[in-house]
Amino acid sequence: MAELPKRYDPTSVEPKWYQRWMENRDFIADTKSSKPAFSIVMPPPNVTGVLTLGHVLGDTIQDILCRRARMQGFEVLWLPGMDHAGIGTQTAVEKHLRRTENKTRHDLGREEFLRRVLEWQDKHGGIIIEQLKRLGCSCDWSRQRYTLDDAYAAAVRKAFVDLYNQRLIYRGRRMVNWDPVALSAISDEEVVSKPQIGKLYFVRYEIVEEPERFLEVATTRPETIMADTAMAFHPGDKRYLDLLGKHAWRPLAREKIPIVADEAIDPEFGTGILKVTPAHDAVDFEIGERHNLPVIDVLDADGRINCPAEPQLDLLDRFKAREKAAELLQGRGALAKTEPYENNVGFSDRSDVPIEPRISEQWFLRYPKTEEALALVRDHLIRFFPAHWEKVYAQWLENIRDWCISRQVWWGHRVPAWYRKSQMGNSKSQRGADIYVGIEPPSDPENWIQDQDTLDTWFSSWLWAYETMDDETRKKFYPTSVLVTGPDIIFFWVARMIIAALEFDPGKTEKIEDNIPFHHVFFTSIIRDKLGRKMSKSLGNSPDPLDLIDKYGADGLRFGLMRIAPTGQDIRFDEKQIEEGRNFATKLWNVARFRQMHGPSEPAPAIDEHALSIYAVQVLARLNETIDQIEAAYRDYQFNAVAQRLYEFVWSDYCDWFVEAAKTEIFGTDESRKKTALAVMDLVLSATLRLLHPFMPHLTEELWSLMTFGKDSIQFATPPEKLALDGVNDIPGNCKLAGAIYDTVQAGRNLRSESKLPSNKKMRFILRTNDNTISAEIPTVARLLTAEELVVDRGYQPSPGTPVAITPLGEMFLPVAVVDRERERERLDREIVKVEGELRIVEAKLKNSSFVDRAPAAVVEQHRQRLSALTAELAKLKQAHEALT
RNA sequence: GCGCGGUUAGCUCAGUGGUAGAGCACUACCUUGACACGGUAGGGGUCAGAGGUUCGAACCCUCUACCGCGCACCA
Repeated sequence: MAELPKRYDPTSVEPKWYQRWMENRDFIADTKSSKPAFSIVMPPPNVTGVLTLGHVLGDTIQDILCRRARMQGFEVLWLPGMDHAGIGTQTAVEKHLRRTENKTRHDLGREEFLRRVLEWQDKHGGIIIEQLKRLGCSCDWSRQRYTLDDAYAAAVRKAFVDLYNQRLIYRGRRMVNWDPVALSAISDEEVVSKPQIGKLYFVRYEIVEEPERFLEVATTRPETIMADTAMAFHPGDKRYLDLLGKHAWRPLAREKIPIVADEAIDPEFGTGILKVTPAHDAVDFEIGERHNLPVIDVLDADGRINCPAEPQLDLLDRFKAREKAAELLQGRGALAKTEPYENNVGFSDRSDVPIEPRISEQWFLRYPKTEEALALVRDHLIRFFPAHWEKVYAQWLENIRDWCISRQVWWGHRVPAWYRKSQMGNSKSQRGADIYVGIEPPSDPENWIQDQDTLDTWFSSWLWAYETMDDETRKKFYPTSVLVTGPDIIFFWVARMIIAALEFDPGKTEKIEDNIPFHHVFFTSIIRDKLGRKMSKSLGNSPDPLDLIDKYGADGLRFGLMRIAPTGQDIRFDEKQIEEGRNFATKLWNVARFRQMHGPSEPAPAIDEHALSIYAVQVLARLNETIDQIEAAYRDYQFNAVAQRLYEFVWSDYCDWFVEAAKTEIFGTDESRKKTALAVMDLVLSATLRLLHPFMPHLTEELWSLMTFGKDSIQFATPPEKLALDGVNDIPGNCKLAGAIYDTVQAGRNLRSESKLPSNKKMRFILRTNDNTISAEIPTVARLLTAEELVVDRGYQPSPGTPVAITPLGEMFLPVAVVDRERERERLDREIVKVEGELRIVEAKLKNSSFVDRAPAAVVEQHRQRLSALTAELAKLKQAHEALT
């Protein structure tokens, strides 16, 4: 048998296995299968996106869940796909167009522009799919979907038409969040507020009826003064009561405007006077409606001033206009003062510019089934992990507002509404003969013009949980088992998917539990950099996962990331942690390599339980515990705990202790003992590989194959079960002895190290003990100590100054090191102080009658045992100390 | 303003009432028949602060401080 190389080489192994899995169609879900179903729909990445660490995290988690389910005997569907990402993709193409041809989309026209987007998509699209394959994702690629697939697009239109017919979707002229860069309306959820340092301008408005009397108004937006159509104060504000019904002179685009009283004004803020600008502020718009104020719009769609009445401001950008307006006011004596001011400004999530409240004609959805959606999560028909997101979800639903679903972009699902040509421009009449809303275009298209707008991308992705499945697939795999996604899209996507499922009833029966989109939602962490900042392209702090895969292997990346991904908290990413993942892969590789050097493995190792060494019993007991702990961690989606436990088990329990101890037998002459030791190695290795497979699919598959643990792929091997170990009498006794030996070994090693002796020098140790049960273990203890010899001598009398350690098995001496009495005395002093300290604490506790009476008996007993052990240890230490003087 | 997280070793983080833990980093020794991407040993913590509950608190309760996030307000 060829010896394995010293290091695992993921670059050749990983692609090899992925290709084989694909050839074997291992990831393809069978709707005819009699196995129970397990399904996940992948949150679709943007079609032209590339893999980020966020994807690596989410998709690794999904892969882990799917691979584990496959091993557990489920028929697994992991359904992948991509999102057309309306505004996002369009913006990218527009940017490219401006850079390369210095053109806007309007220069090209809708048809040509869309052709360019498709070109762009052909060139840059789907890269992420190949990258997911490098990560090892076990998706059913035969079912890959795209939000612009014909069938999917038809489903989106159908959803629109259904909701329209129920009058849940309506068209209206309303105040929306306007993105002046994307030139589109956006939803409330796409607005993020950021604190901005600006100025508060105090502007004087002269009272028309009382010349020389002025009203002072505090505003952050002097550039919208031309759109003021009233002044307002709180009806209870006595300072201004006498002005009610009078008028003020608007200082820019000079005009008389009425003074009104409205409850919406906070008398505490500024001067207690508000300038009412219905066209450019949501609150002002409402005030305007209450007082029948005219609406004057002085801003163009791109954020420039449109006000010929003030030529110096006309056509200026809104921010330049702000300064200019202040100048003009100053010149007209209308600016009382300015103060520095910090306030929150709504920014477009997409363009990162301040949004403009703007009145425009848009399509809106009045959310259906919000009560039901709330109840579903509250009553745990859908469970969130971590559960605290339930509150965030509830808060949103309780304050839900209509969703602006139309976008003034070209790339996306076009609104399936047509207007009769003769009626164009008459937007007041929404229903009836002049508008047609349907899944297919009207039968006489020449007489109609389709709505220019497209739908919010999320209006298509909210159907993702089931419109990605054909009927047969849906019958077997819907509702999905779990959704894995980031908490940042809990409103955008998770909540809306729940609402869509409730509204459209995609399930096989009417029952609500057959219609929910998923049973569980696991919210992943958000990955930040070492300094706690969000990963972003502009900061350049986002490592390319492909580079990490090249450097550390996909398995190293996966394992390293999973081990540090806590539930419910952000992750601080550090490449060191990925390096640890890679190192762990090497460790596992090498222990397998060691095993392989001693002959072929047993696929199904038969062990004679009566012949097991205490070390074997101990490691098998630890394996049992590990299986339990992992099971519990999976139940709560604690992937980091699973990874950490496996790491400790492999590295510490198995490699550092069991394998090292078993070398006595492996290198020994007793063939039967050797065979047993190797069989235990195989047993544990085989179990470990299966436990690790979901995290490190390639490496475990490679080792599974090299070690010939199974004829078939490890993917479908059953998970290891706990061993009963019925043939072992006194399992705890075995474990205890093994533990005592390990403690003794550590004490002996410490003695050597404290005595400043090189760690590789073969030493002679002497153990003074009355215990006869360990005589068989002497060679192993000696090996673990790197001792030349370990002598058991019950009557040993050390020469003064011989270093001694008190161990669970007796006193360990290191005679060679009799060098310096003074130093040994100091060392013993330190030990004595330590033991005395602990002894005092335990003693005090046991003297406390409250403790003895009220603490559980087992705890008290534990303390008693500890007390006697400490007392004995202290006596021996003192004895050794006296011998020195 | 309302709500949700967090504060434990230099760093990243585990730790649901019974002697404070891991990895990295650090120090010392070691290429000893799997592994230097390794082995062995070691140093390093008033568990943010204050009060309370309890025989006993990192852990449960209350308050405070600081950090992060969401929602609302934002003239």
